[in-house]
Amino acid sequence: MSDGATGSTEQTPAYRYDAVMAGDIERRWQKYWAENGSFYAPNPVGPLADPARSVPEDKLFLQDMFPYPSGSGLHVGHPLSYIATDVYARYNRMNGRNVLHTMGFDAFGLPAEQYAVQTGTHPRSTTEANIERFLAQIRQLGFGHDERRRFATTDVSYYRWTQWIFLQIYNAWYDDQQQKARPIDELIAEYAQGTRPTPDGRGWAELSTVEQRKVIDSHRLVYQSEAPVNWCPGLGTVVANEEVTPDGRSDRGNFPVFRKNLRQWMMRITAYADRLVDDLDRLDWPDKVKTMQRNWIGRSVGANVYFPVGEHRIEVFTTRPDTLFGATYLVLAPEHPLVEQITGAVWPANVDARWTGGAADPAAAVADYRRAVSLKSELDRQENKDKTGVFTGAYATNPVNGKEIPVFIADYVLMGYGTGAIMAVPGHDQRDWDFAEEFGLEIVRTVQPAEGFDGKAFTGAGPAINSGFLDGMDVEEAKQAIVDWLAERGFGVGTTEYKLRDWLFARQRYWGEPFPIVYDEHGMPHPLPADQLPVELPDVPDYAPTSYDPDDADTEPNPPLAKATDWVEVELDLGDGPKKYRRDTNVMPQWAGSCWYQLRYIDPSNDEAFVAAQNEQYWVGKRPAEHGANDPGGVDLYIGGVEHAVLHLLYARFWHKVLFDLGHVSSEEPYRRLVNQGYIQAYAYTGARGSYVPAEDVSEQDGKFFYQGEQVRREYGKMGKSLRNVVTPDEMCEQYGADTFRFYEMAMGPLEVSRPWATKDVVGAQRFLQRLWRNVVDEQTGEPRVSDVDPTENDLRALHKAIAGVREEFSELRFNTGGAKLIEFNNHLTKVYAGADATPRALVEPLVLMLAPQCPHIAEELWQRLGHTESLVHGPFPEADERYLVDETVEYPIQVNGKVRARVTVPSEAGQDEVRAAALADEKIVEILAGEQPRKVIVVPGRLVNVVA
RNA sequence: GCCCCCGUAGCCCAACGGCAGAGGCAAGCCGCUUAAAACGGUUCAAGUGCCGGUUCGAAUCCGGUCGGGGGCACCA
Repeated sequence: MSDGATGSTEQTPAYRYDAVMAGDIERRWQKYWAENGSFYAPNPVGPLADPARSVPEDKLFLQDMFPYPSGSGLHVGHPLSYIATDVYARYNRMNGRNVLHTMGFDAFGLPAEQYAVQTGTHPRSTTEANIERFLAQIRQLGFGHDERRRFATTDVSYYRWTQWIFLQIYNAWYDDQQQKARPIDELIAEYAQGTRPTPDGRGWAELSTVEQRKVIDSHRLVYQSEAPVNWCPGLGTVVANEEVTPDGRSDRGNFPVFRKNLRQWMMRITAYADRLVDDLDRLDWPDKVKTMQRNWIGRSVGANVYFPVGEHRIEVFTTRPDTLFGATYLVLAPEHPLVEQITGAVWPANVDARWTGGAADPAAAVADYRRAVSLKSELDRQENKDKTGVFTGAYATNPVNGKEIPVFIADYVLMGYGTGAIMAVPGHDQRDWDFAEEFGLEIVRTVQPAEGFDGKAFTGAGPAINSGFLDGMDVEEAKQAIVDWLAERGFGVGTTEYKLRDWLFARQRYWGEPFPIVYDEHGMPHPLPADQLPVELPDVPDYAPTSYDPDDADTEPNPPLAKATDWVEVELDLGDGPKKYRRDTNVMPQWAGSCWYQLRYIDPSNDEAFVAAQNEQYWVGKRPAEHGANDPGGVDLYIGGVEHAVLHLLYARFWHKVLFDLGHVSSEEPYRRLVNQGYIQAYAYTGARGSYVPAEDVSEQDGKFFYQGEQVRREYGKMGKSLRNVVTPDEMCEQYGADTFRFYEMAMGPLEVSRPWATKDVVGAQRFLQRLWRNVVDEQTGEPRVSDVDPTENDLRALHKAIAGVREEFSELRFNTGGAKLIEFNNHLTKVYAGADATPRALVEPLVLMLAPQCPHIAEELWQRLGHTESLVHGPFPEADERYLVDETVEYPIQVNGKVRARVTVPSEAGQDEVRAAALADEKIVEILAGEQPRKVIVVPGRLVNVVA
């Protein structure tokens, strides 16, 4: 055994900083911090306020993405971002800011439930055990979390408020005029007063109670609809669009998903589509994430155009109304409701044989085609982009020029987007071009392609041609002109379409938040009043929804809660006396709990409100003075993986905006700044039969890899049990100590970048801490080896350069380069003072303080050994003295034509002319110039001189 | 197919358009040691994936290309 992985032996000094001593120090300081509440961040008001003093104005709220407490425990990749946030938190805390940092658990969800199904263990027991295990793992890493603010989404005291927020959303409607959500009572009042007409024009009072309810319910932000949803028999539940992968499987579990018409709870996120897109501009988020959200919402501006077909009218959506003159046919989605009505009885004379699908008449062709399409899987449709379709036998009239154009059905047009019908402009849309080529349809260009364009469909900009009154206009002009023209004549209207669909909110599972909804004898839903919350999850005999063959689409959801009949049947007084009701047996999706947890961190034990207004304003309120006039507020820094770019972050923004509209929060966005951390990946090795071998036992020789003498193949990817390449933080703490592990993880590279794990490199971090320790403490006696000797000028320069550098790097989250500057300064101390009796205290103390964010335990220990009685959790963090940052002389490299040929040293206050003169006087330069006058001399102050000969 | 990110010593990574190296690992050598480990010192090592452009000057900016990673994908 070696590598510093073992404890002291008889030869090693008694006070060497090794893994055993590190462990001892770490446990001691973790205990100290816990007992002293070192990381408690005071609130302005409420149970977590400090009555003795007011809160500092300067605050920082930072947050890690909600962990799911998995049963398999953490590997070294998981804590990467937790360490980064902790370093940043500690750095800011030492600078005197009030720092809120904690971590709770997103603990509802499938794994605990599936485990329960297999073993009969209650999901709550599994969840609690997993949380304990998770806490044990992260606590040994010494994070400065405010322990008072921890909670799990499964706590009744938490999900009570999740249900409360659900009711706020349920009891609200979106006012398109005001562009905001308003309480449903205000809508009822508008109807009752007659300021808003009822759908069928009758007076409000003429409607029955049930009719009134139906009108109101149709406006709510939470509503039930009978619509095609994603039914996943393998999970026994429906899932949201966002949870379906491109190949038509479930995000969780990878089971087939089928479109099926079911009555389900939806949330009207589409009402917020514009604000969700527009407000991205107000956020300090990675462009990548913003782009993903924009694409997901998929706003496109265009027009609906009406094409007469006999007595019918086909409405198409297009983003290119300017190309209307080039529309040479229409295409309907095969499922389009107008298809039956327009399909002709017989083929027109001389119909193109390619158009008929070989059928005797249009009805047969349509029926055959629809059958063929319904048999295609999502995957088939995606992999096979050959254009197929059939002619309906009908012709539509192009309103702009009166031309009769054929109407097709084809599966490249989707029922779920726009109007389910398109005008095909093959000249300017590649899909239409492909179809037109396949079926021999006319192609008309209406935009002059760019010079030298030799492609097929031209999608670029250019002047309109073949377009009557539009000719000569550019694309934007033409769009505007044609939309006006259509609108004046009633042939169309400008519109905006979105890819975003409403959020399917119900799951037929057990381990989730129950809905605070009951049904009366008419089957009408009633929201519970807030004072009847929480609705607690009942115990059930069986946690599983009725399970099905994953491939059997002809099945129906049957939630586990339906089996809890004592719970489902309930007598309540909802204002008109005690009556019998049935509870809703759905549960909320796992995303519900993570939609608002940032707000609960602020005020976790508040029983009166989900968060107190003053606390919300303090921690996440808008701060235009700091962040600009357009600041939407939100958590100051949110770090997590990019995998949540759409789902979680979109839902959380949606909820937050509803809460803002209803006046419950002052901030408009949950997360002001977002950073995505990279992943720690790992090598895995496969043997001859393709099975994985334990990565830790593989050795390298000449670029080849061997396991037990046999050559193995290396792959790079995730860390995971099945790949047999897991390294855990527990092992690292045991072999090196938490501080070494923390330092190494930060040193590996920039936070945002993924990189491979290399256990063999960890020792570098340990050696650094050992050297540092040795510069402060005598390894033989354990006594501090510092002196009150004044540092030299040279020492002070090194020190203050380090301070300035570390401050800059830490405030930009560059902990890799920040750590390197600490090493650099420590190397300086080692070089100068390792041979001496002691190191000047004036150099050692700032170093210990600067080490504290990354390696807090050893820093506290050294700080105490240096004679301090106060913990350094609250600083101070050293300040650089400008005096020592400027050198007295500067060495300038002298380039001739960009190549370094000589160097001169001049006083740092020398002006450009002096530097220039010194450069030209250098004998090597004189030699090179050989009497010629240089054409140009560039002096970059403080950098270099370039002589252009 | 479209979009985004990344290619720098054997490896992980630094470098406001200005001397390619801050830091760590590995390798070599020296010291300490009976010896080894540990420790300390020291050395070696790439011209920045490739081609072209802009510039006095390019790892950095621009265009193209190759390789790796990620996202979207018949969304009209």
